[in-house]
Amino acid sequence: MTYPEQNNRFQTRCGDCPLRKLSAFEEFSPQTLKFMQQFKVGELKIEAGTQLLMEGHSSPQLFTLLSGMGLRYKTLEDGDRQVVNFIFPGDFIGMQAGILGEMKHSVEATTAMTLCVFDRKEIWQVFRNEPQRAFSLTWLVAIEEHFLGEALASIGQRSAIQRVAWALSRIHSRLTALKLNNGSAVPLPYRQRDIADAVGLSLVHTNKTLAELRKKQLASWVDGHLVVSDKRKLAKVAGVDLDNEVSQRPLI
Amino acid sequence: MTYPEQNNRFQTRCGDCPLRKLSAFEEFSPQTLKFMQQFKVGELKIEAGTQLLMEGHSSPQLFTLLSGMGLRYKTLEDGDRQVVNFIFPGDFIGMQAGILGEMKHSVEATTAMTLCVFDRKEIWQVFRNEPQRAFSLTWLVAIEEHFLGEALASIGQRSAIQRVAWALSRIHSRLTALKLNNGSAVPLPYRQRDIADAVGLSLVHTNKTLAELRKKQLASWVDGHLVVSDKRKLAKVAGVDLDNEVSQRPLI
DNA sequence: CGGGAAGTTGAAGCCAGTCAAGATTTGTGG
DNA sequence: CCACAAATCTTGACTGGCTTCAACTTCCCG
Repeated sequence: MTYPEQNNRFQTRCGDCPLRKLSAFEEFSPQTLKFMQQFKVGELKIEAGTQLLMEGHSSPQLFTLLSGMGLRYKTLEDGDRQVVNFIFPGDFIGMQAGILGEMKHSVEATTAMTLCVFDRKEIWQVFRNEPQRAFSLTWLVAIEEHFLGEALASIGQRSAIQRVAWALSRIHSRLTALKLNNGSAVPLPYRQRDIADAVGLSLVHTNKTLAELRKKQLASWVDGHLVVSDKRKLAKVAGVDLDNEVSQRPLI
Repeated sequence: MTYPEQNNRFQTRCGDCPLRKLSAFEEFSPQTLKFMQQFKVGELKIEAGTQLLMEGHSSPQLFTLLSGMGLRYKTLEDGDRQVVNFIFPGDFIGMQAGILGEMKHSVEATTAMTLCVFDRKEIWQVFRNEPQRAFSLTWLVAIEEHFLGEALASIGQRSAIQRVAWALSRIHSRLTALKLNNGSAVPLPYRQRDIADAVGLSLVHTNKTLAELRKKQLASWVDGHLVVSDKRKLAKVAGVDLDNEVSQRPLI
């Protein structure tokens, strides 16, 4: 697989990375910044709908999403799909390929994306020479594990309205932390099928559940925008503890 | 929390660890062995039913399970429980406390357990001085993330019989890899409620589903022993790919 | 031998799945 | 810029897999 758009290397210097300024991310030390700058091998732009990584395949490259949104998902034998997580700016993509040797899920761009590109082979050098960064990588995997555990609890134990509320609450929190919100509204470019495949409900029932959340004024997702006027009320239905959320994560 | 049984330190030297001999685990280099021996601070025996780690709490200690079986689970606000994974010999316990600062799930001993004890504060030294081991730690977190993704896909998309078949198939594989099997039978000291809480089904329906698996001669779990005479047949129902399983994992 | 925990079984009800059709939006080529 | 096609969203009706309730059995362990 080749990416023609990848030629213009070093478009953004890490020092100028707009994500760094967000309070959602930990600060970089000057050394870390320098290291990241040389760890970065290029930048990549892809269009909406593009498959970035594929389940079962390795990838010579790892990515950090600079802008755009996407999906991680697993495809089952019979064609069913489980959306494992949503991907937002600042997310590190491809760790499984970097650590385990192959991806255990696919990654698809829902909107157009700009990505920072790294060389997978350098992962080992990170562990050898940059223990701080290696720890951050592990931290990210651990947080993802935590998230999946929470997802499992939600899907496994809760009702339809609780599950959908959970997904919307989580999404709204993350996008707000990234300052992508406009007041209580955040852009949400996914389709209902994506949410349905994430929470393990049928498309039809997801639609009806979204309508119910709208009617109860808990969350309104219309025209690609999600509005949550009272996030505590939504969080309560969702079974989410807003006071126990991770406030800062490392940026790779 | 104090563990009276912990006094007799260094009961087992890592060099004599029976788990090391299993082909399910990667081999230790002599340096690694030496490092592990000094990383280990003691040994712990606990009885069945003991809670080892608690959700939301930190832990000054990390563990490797030497013998016995247990459960990782999350408790929801209303008392419902999601079993996140089963714990078998060789599993490393407490990583989340080590990396994230607190546990995101509880850990309970289903049978009596013997555990290897490590000092959580030393985790950072592992990253600094033993990049190889640090990589192994990350690998373990990544595998756990992979497992939870698969669990999510199973719970989210499959029917009752497929979910239970999935759980039993996974358990049977792991216990067989640990050579705990006696022919096609493995010990399985859990209660039906544990499996029910793991696959997101009611206790009653789990019971009926187990009966159906027995009747179809796919898996028979009676008297604390699980017998799977044709693991390929079970794996097919479960949607598990036996050819794509992880064959070796690092032992910490 | 008595009491509690775990397993088993049947019956009834409901939450969510499936089917189907129509409305709305998006995309595309003339 | 319009017309048609395809994708997405919406709604109603019906169905069924799983939950809940309840009673009984079996297995332990003191």
